[in-house]
Amino acid sequence: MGALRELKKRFSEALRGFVDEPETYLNQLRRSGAPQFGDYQANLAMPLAKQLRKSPQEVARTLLDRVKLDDLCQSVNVAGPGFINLRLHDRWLAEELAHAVVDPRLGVPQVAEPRTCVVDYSAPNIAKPMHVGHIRSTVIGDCLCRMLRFVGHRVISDNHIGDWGTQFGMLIYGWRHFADPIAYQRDPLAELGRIYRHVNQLAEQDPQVAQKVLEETARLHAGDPENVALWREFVPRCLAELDALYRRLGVQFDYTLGESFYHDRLPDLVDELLQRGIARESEGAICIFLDGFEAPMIIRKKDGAFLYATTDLATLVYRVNTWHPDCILYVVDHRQSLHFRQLFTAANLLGYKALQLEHVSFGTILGEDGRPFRTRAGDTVALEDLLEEAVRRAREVVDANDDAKPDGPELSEVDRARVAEVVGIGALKYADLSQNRTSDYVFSFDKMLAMTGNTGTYMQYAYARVRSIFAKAGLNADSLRQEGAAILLTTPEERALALELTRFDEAIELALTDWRPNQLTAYLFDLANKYSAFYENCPVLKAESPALRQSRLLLCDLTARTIQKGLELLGIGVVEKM
RNA sequence: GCGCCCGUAGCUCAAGGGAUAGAGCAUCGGAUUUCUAAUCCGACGGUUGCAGGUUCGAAUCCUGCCGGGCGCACCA
Repeated sequence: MGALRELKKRFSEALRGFVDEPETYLNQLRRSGAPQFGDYQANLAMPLAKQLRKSPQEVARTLLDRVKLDDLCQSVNVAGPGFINLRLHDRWLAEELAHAVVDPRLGVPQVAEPRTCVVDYSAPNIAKPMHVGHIRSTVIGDCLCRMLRFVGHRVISDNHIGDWGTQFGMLIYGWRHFADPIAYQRDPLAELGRIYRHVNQLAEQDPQVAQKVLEETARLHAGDPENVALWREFVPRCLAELDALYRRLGVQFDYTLGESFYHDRLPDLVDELLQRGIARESEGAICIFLDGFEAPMIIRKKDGAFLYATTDLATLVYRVNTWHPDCILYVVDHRQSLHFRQLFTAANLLGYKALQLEHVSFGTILGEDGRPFRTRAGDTVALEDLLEEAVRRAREVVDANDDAKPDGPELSEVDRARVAEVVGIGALKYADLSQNRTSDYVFSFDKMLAMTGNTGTYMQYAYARVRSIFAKAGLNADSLRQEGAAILLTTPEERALALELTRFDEAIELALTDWRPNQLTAYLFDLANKYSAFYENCPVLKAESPALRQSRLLLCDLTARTIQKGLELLGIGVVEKM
């Protein structure tokens, strides 16, 4: 069940009838700041001292009289201004791990009350190739879905693609003026991409072209048969390319309901908002005026066209009516925070007060120069090129490593390519997920694929190294688990590893409280480091006794499974050999 | 002008109001005939932008400055 969970339960019982609102103090239970203090610490005596008008030490001692810890903790003491330091029983740790050994969930419980969460992420404009700017939303959103599902929530992932905006006006305008039919036949997407870039550039320089593009867009929205036919021709091409990319990234969506899906609903929505008095006309536009905001949210332009905000409102209404979610997460970059604050305030006006709406925002990916990451020519970096480069560099790493093996190379050409794919894509994802979501970060291939430090490559290596023990000894992990051998914690390194293994649950919970995947990567890195110390100091196959060998093999197996599951929750694969 | 975010070791970044602010890289010094050295151990490195305040306790919360990023009525 996890020590922290158990401690919270015990302290919660002890606090009941002792203080008001005991639950508010439970987050004062946490992992120890420094190992010499113990495994966990309770910091609640200090804040409680105020409420009870007693000294923190006195409160701590009274509390310890009320809480039952003897079966769980080996030592308990009060230190400093009133910290309660707790050290777990080795026996308790060993029992905890014995459960995890036979548990496919590795001891991570399911939530008692599953919620329904809609996760809105990735959401590219499909008329142009996906670029580096899409990676964060895609990877973070996917990871949040995986974690939420794993702990037992009902998750609906929805890719709100941009398939109805000005970008299609550009394609249609460009198609009429600059299309190269032969090139289109040979490679539709390359040609569409060329057209898009060309028109985009023209429109920036020439207002008349920009105007024409808007007119084509308006005709499409008005249902002009030719424009609609072109749109129907282009969209499947664009989606096919997207799908290929998502497949490679290992990202799947339950729904892909783009802007076009909501188009028909917009007029009625605006009418309804007008009727309910939520929206009103101002300077020819239909607006929702929101308390605390200078500018209103415009939902219909004076020319009659609808906007991003209109579609987002319609999307929100649809999601509520269709899936009845408890919460909707929008994994979108931080520049749109104003838009989402407006959207959420408007949702409140619509009456969705119990619905939890979260803008899971994230920072910009920067180049080494501190400016948004671009190619040398100044263009945005295409996501596909980024993946290619990551895999190419991973291949170099894999080749060098395999060539350097003491007994000669072990991997075939096919193996090497497969490993490079998993390692390269994994490194890219890990590099993103290990950053604090809210800050900008500097992108670097070299750091990303580094063999040391908190990187995906290191984690995958750590996994492969554990698995190689089983391969070397010709052991089957499944049958090992069935044998039910005892876990023995005979050295500090074994104990430190064991403690870390029981914390998987905590790491996931922490990552989900503020939607921060880097809490999970930090945990996995800690785990890998604890394993390394164990690996250095504790012979496994040549352990002093058969019982110790069995125990250490179980620790290895749990480590491998935890890394594998942790990486899986990050959307990253593993390989048995690298 | 207004609003949001950010400022932590030479560099890239962590750190749920809690004890002595931690990692990796870089630099320097050690460990090995590998259960995969893509490793491990150690050293060096900090006035957490500045100044006040709240608190038993502040990198974290509040106020004001300085510096940077991003938004702000008809793009998405």
